[in-house]
Amino acid sequence: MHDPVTLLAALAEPTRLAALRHLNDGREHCVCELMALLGASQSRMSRHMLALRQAGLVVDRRDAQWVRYRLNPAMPAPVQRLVRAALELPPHTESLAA
Amino acid sequence: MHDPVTLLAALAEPTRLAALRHLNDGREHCVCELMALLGASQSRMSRHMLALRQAGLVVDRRDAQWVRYRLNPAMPAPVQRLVRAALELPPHTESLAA
DNA sequence: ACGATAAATGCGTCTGGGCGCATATTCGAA
DNA sequence: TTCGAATATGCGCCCAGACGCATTTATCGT
Repeated sequence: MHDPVTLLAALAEPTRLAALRHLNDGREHCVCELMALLGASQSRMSRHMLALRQAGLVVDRRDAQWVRYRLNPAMPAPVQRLVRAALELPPHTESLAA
Repeated sequence: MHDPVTLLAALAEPTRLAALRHLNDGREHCVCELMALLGASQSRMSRHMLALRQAGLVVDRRDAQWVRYRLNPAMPAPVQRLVRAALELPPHTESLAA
């Protein structure tokens, strides 16, 4: 399930994109931490992380009670470029639409 | 309305992404042409092009009965990079998900 | 003015995805 | 083995968005 549309859909959700921004620091983050940072409920955060994992954007690791997520270090180069481009978008690109 | 999520959502739709692939040849295309190429109904194609325009990804131009669409030549650099990255995604990135 | 072609749009329908709530599961510590 | 913390998941609700059909609008050729 890694066609371009699936990938883009995984990115096109505010909470998921925000989570990726945090994970982009290169470190691991547990669900509870992301939950707190983003003001999301537990089940909501858990499901969003599942979506990111299924899209191949993050990997997880059990560590005692916690599940640590980090960016998938093995993303294909084109996907890496997409993620980087998405994370580098300024919060508000000014209006250019006709 | 050009927050990152809006842009990504505009890209995360098969017909719209396919339309952008065609427009990526640098030329103009009317709705009727894209409709035929992509096997989409008229209203469907028209509405997808509206969505792309509202996202600032394309611009349109009246030319007699036709409306010619082309990639927005004035996209901010970060958006350009995103679009390029999206269009360069291979149709099937192989499975890396955990 | 009329008919044909291209495109946009009003409207109703339907489905996917996001949400909360409750419950199950997993694991450490006591 | 029992408790509590962290996470996952079953279930139902709701809504944004994608669709088709029909109609309207814009523009050309005759």
